[in-house]
Amino acid sequence: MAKTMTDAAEAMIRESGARVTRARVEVLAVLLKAERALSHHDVERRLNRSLGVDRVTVYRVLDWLSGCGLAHKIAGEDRISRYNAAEHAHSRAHAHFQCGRCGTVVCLDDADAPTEVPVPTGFVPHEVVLTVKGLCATCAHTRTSSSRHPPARARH
Amino acid sequence: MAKTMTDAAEAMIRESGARVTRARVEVLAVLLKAERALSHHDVERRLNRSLGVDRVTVYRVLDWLSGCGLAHKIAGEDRISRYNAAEHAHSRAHAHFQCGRCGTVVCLDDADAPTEVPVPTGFVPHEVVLTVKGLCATCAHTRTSSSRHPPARARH
DNA sequence: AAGTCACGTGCAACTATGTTGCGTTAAATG
DNA sequence: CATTTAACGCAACATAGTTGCACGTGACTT
Ligand SMILES: [Mn+2]
Ligand SMILES: [Mn+2]
Ligand SMILES: [Zn+2]
Ligand SMILES: [Zn+2]
Repeated sequence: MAKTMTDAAEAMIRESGARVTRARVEVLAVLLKAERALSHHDVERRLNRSLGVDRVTVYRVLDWLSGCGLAHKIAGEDRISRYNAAEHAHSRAHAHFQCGRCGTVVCLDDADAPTEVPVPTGFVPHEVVLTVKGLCATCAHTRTSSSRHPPARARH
Repeated sequence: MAKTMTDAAEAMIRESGARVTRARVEVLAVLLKAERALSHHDVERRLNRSLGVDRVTVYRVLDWLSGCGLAHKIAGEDRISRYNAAEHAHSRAHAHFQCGRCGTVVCLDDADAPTEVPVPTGFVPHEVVLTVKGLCATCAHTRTSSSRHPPARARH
């Protein structure tokens, strides 16, 4: 499975026409393996540390991936950007769930945002995103079971 | 007008039952006068400098205002939080426009987001926000008139 | 009006995410 | 293999927001 994702990543990057580097391949592979949007920090932790990829490089790769459409950048409530691999080419109007406690972001592939929304005169709309805020399964569960815990930021 | 907004702010805060302080009144008055969502920086610039309100206090007041529902916090693409006074009690499902160039955020009071969106099992939705990304009137205009300008971050 | 006290404030130091400049490395091409 | 140039590593920086603590003040009691 790991090998497959790495191969898939390499193919996608090669397809894009740009240089195929280890950092790009590995970061994209990490995103492809993930089941939710990953922050820079998440990516660093999941990267094979033996590769020794610099944190700035990870930032630049994530930026490049979202710039060329291979990934999808989502600005979180918590001032952290998270990235999804854009396997299923995201429609111009799709939906995300954001957990207000731990920051977890997942794509809601089922739901779709309205494509046409009235904007003030002169404004030029480009993309519509539907954001559902609430608690992820983990946070909702720990909230209800362990009665009263401080609202500290979770780390799962 | 300025006096009226200050009075309105004071009344709203008094209504909330919490302490009525100069910082809270002035910050809320600034938000009430604004026609768009304001960042911490925006608020500081618009505060009468003779009041000498500390920047940390402004952060805390903005946090308190959004916490008690007198204002509405919006996380921007640019990692900056912006705040709207919640005059017209925001519905649980409303829409915002965010300019991808200068970061300007305005409430789209006309549009409404779908109230019911399917989420994964265990997830608990709380609020739905429809975000339209694009260019505000100013940015769209300067982009089309002065043909090719660098994509630097605007400051209006 | 004076006294009390918890809540709000000012200040300084700090954290965290992300960015920039620059010299070096290594993909691509032939 | 040699050349070219985009990508990388490193260090320093930028900026939004947070925290700890001493002090001041709004609201409430007397
Ligand atoms: Mn998405
Ligand atoms: Mn709003
Ligand atoms: Zn969560
Ligand atoms: Zn703009």
